[in-house]
Amino acid sequence: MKYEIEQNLIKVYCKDEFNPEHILECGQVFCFKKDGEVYKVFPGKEYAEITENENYYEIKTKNPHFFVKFFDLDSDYTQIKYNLAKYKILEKPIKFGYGIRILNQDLFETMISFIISANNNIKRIKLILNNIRKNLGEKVEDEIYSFPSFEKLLNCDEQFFKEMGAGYRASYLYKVLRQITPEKLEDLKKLPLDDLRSELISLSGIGPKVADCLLLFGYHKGRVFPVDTWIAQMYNFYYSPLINREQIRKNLVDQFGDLSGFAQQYLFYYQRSSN
DNA sequence: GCCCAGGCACATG
DNA sequence: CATGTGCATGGG
Repeated sequence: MKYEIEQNLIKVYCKDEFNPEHILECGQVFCFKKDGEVYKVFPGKEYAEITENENYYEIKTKNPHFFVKFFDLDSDYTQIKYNLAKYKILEKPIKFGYGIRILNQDLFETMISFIISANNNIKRIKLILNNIRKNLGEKVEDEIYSFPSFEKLLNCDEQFFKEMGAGYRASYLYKVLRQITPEKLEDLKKLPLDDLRSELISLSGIGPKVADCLLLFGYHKGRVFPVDTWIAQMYNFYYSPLINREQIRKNLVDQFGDLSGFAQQYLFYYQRSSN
């Protein structure tokens, strides 16, 4: 995709391949907020502001190279959408979410975030994560705090996560911090997909759905299809209804193959927005 | 008050 | 292996 890096700036020229609203609001990420016409994004300890100009979007940041990778700017989503165009069911979802890109997010932050996401809604997920940031993170900008380090989170007891609003997920968080480290999560990259997936599912608070989100949004694996309540709802409307989410997942991965993750994200965003 | 949200752990058949 | 149940919390 066409983009230019200047001093503290990335200019993104393909508005049909990069739309900050679609990218950020499609449910893959929680570390952002909209401030007027500006999207503020704060993964880890990084920070960027995105604004729209006539012919390009402008990503203002001290660390352009981080955000090139984060926003997956070197991938060709025109090609991906072309390859997905043969699926009739994706016609409207792709038209609707045309500017979606799958982010490259930090494994540890993504893991914690999606453990909190279980049986929860996006607004409250963001609230809980922001509570944790405010309490343990460092100030990045006005009202914006970094995601805390593994060590800081490891020092918290279960009660702390309850006070942050995590509810019954507090014990999952407490336990998973004692089962894995950020380094170990990186190390798992060398495993084949199926082994990696089972390793993740063996962790506290991580089941099939959360594992697939981490595989897609963190490990950037295309051959996964996270099935949540929205996807199940969609599936049971357009296909012959199934109760078992594992069966739904298998059928959808069989259909969309290595592009499953992309198809999933267009479908999820479209389904959630039209309800 | 009930139902639901990017489900999971655990018990039971 | 498959199915059922309890679970914190805030919003509609």
